[in-house]
Amino acid sequence: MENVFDILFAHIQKKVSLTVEDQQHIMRFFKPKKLRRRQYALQQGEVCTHISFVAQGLLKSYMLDEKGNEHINLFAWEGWWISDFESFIFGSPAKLDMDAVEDSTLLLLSKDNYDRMLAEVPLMERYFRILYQNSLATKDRRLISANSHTAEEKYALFLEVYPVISQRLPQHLIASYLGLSAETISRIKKKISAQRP
Amino acid sequence: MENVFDILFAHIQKKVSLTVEDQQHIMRFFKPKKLRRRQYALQQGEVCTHISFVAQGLLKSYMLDEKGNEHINLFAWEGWWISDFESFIFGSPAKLDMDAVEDSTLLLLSKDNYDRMLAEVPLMERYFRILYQNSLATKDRRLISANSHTAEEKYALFLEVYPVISQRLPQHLIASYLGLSAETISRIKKKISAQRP
DNA sequence: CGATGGCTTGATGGCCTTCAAATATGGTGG
DNA sequence: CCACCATATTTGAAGGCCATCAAGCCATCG
Repeated sequence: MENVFDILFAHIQKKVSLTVEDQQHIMRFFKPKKLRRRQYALQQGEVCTHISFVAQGLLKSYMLDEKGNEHINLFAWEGWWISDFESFIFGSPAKLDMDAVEDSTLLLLSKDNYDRMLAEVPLMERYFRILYQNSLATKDRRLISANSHTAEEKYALFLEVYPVISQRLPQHLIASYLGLSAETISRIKKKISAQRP
Repeated sequence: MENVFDILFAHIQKKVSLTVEDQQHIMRFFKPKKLRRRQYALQQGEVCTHISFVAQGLLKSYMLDEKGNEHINLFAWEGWWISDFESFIFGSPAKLDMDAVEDSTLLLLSKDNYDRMLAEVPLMERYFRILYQNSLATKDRRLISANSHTAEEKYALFLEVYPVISQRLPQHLIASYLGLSAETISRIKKKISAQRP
């Protein structure tokens, strides 16, 4: 089995160059954790005490509305981070639930360790600045898509942007992510496959 | 007239504590610019060469679809930053347009100066990390709202979250921001005012 | 196997868009 | 400062997209 930290550093090195000393320093702030499929990583109402790097597997974060419908906020797979930011930063009760779509391995970073790491390793401050900066650009695009595209356009765009991950997700989760009903995705698929026999 | 930099530093100080030396250092990276109402700050296809701090006034960034409809991505008023991130970071052609809703005063920060400032003033790296982090939490909420709320809920939420700014915006811009037609907002307003005579 | 969860298909209806036209508002130039 | 004209808002009518409800099928897995 590959060392989970190899996966972490491989992703960090894409944005900043860490020395071996930095890496050894940083490792101490993380705590590995395994999650089985369907297991919660966070439940609404709890405080989100850490952000999680996904070394392996796939998780989702979502909001339950008053009718019990799931509205997916984010999928996180290898190389992505996941948390309820608002709760993590401000210590407020989480509005989101998070759970594992597949068996997963996480690296947990507590708020204390996050703050300490950023203070002690300036390159990590930079890493997160760049990470967040890029995430903002992504979310901008998603927001515009949510507000301006039809169901069919949204689904096609999702498949185009996330061709690999879409294969690991059941359709009803993609539907929830796009703000559509599972039935609508089913009908769109049928329509598309009819167009190209 | 108040110094535009006073406004900038007042906002930065909410997140990090700058020394007077830092402030004098930082000032040199910015260039003030005034925009009249309706004037473009950026046009689609150009490269977004700088991010802008809004010292005074109000701007919007938006995307034009193939039918010429405006889909507003962001409003930026005193204390906010505005740019086409993707274009700014990667030097790609901007997908967004930006223009002034009111006469405005900006502080421009070019890509070179941005990079240099972040390298030379670690506290600014921290400032932007925190700024982006908070923006992500905001966008998360907006995305969930876009995908799960009715038109009426979205409008009510907007008024609740941005009571002051909503007064400075024509309704059709709020509609565009929420992914709704101007007519829908008009009808919602009528309905609400009928409920409380 | 039985049961559970996911996918499909049909029928119905509601929310919101679109189109159109009338009215109100407000910025701008004379 | 006023008159004008472009722009914003309102209102009505028609229709389409997509959700909801319901039922049946299919695959997986304990």
